[in-house]
Amino acid sequence: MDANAANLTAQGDVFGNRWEAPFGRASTAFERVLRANGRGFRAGTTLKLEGDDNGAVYVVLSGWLAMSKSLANGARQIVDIVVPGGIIDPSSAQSDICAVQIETLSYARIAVVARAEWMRLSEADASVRRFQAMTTAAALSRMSERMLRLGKASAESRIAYALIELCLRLSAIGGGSGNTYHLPLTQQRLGEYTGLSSVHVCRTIRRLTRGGLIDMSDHMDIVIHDIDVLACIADVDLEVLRRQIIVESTATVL
Amino acid sequence: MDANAANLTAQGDVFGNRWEAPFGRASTAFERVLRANGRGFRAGTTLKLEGDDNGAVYVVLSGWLAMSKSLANGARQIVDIVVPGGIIDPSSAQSDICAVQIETLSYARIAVVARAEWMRLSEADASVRRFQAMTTAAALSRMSERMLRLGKASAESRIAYALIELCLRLSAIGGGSGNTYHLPLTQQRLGEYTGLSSVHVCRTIRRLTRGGLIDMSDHMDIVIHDIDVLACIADVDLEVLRRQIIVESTATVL
DNA sequence: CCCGTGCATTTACCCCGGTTAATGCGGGCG
DNA sequence: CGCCCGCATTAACCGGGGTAAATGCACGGG
Repeated sequence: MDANAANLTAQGDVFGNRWEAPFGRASTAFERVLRANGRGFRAGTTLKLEGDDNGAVYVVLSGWLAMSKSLANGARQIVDIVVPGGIIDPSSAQSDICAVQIETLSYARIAVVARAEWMRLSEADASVRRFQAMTTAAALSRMSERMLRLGKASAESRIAYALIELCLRLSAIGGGSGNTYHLPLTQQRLGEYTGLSSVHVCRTIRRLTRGGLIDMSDHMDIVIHDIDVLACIADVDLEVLRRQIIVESTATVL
Repeated sequence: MDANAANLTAQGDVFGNRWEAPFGRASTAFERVLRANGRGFRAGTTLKLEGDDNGAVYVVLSGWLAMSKSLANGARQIVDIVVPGGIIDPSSAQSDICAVQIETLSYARIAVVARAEWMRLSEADASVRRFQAMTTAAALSRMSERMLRLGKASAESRIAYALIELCLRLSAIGGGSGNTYHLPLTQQRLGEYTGLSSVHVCRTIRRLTRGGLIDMSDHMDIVIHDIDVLACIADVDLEVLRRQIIVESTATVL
């Protein structure tokens, strides 16, 4: 299966607006299923409501998704952001109910795989199971990391962490270039991701840009100038973080 | 395997200080492994440090564990609390590194299963995989739910949610009785769970007790008097929450 | 060209919850 | 018995970040 490595397509323009998912070209049953079930969704589409019945697993082929939850007063928290190569299994303990709302942050191509078919695939192929296990572990690490910030870190640290996390994840799949990338998020949504109000996101980003740490132009085209200082503010070790949240070499796993 | 249902032992005294894990009596390979690897740990033992190498999977047979992360300044966030019947897989994306610190909150019996052996078990037995999948899904739901509170809810709501979550989880495994149970947590730790300072945990609990919603005596013996109002403050629907975070009938899955 | 709309930005105001520190209180132990 | 230690409780203070609202700015459509 490693033969697929040569087929990897993980391309992005300068600001990384387009990516191909890090999957091979339909040479395995898994890849054939992805290809057969791929569908396009425009930005802002809601795929699944909280509490919705839950019959499918989603594999992101391109584009960005957000998984979020809301309180009765309408306040929203983005629980995780998923980029190409990610798997979303919306099932909760009793899998007939969905714990999160899922929506596209950009145009996205997604393989919508019926649960039964997903089970068949995963029962039949240990490497699919391994891939799913690694993806899940990465998601758990990300969420733990972000819970720590939500509970204990300052606004500056939360924003710095979010910028770094997304930068690492994007460059792992070939999005953006170096420390330059585009986020398909408004400040409002970045606030929902970091547990801040949009106003305070703005204040904080302003402080970071004035300090020369980052640049932000044209609705979230990000340039990180000094990633070491940013990592220090975010309170992360870049290499350790990468090992915890990045699934290396999707192709060699599958 | 359903024959094990009769063997279920999920017992607790009035305040639920002791529980047996909801596993059967060593009649399957899985149960034999649990039994063979069971070890006791006293309260406050650290099983695994953040960044530690990560060679085992833990299955909680009795007692409570906390998974936590810390910032450089020492601030700590408890990312999840695990009760009997729970599985802890400390692996992150690259499984040689551990993303969280794991420690016992009470005396605990834990099956420490080497990763290789765990893989063998799970490869060999689809019902083990199913059990692990459900446990993971439940953990993700819990974490999502708590992230929402960390990001967007008031102190009162966070405490109310924590009390309800733990009440539901405990009664599912037969801990406590009705809405009465014991938490092996200090207010400090409850603060680390909810993202609050211990002082504010105290203030908030005081307000809830003075309002007659709950009672708390003798270091965290909890009685919930009006769970409906509490659920309203926590902004949850009890039945929906239970379906999302509780793995029903461990025995019938295995 | 002129609006309308959606988003970013900034200011003014204020409150929730963190911090610090003093006090109480029970339990274990010399 | 008296001491210490860990924890809960309470009060005083204050600052980070929420809220509301005004302004700017880019874009698209009539």
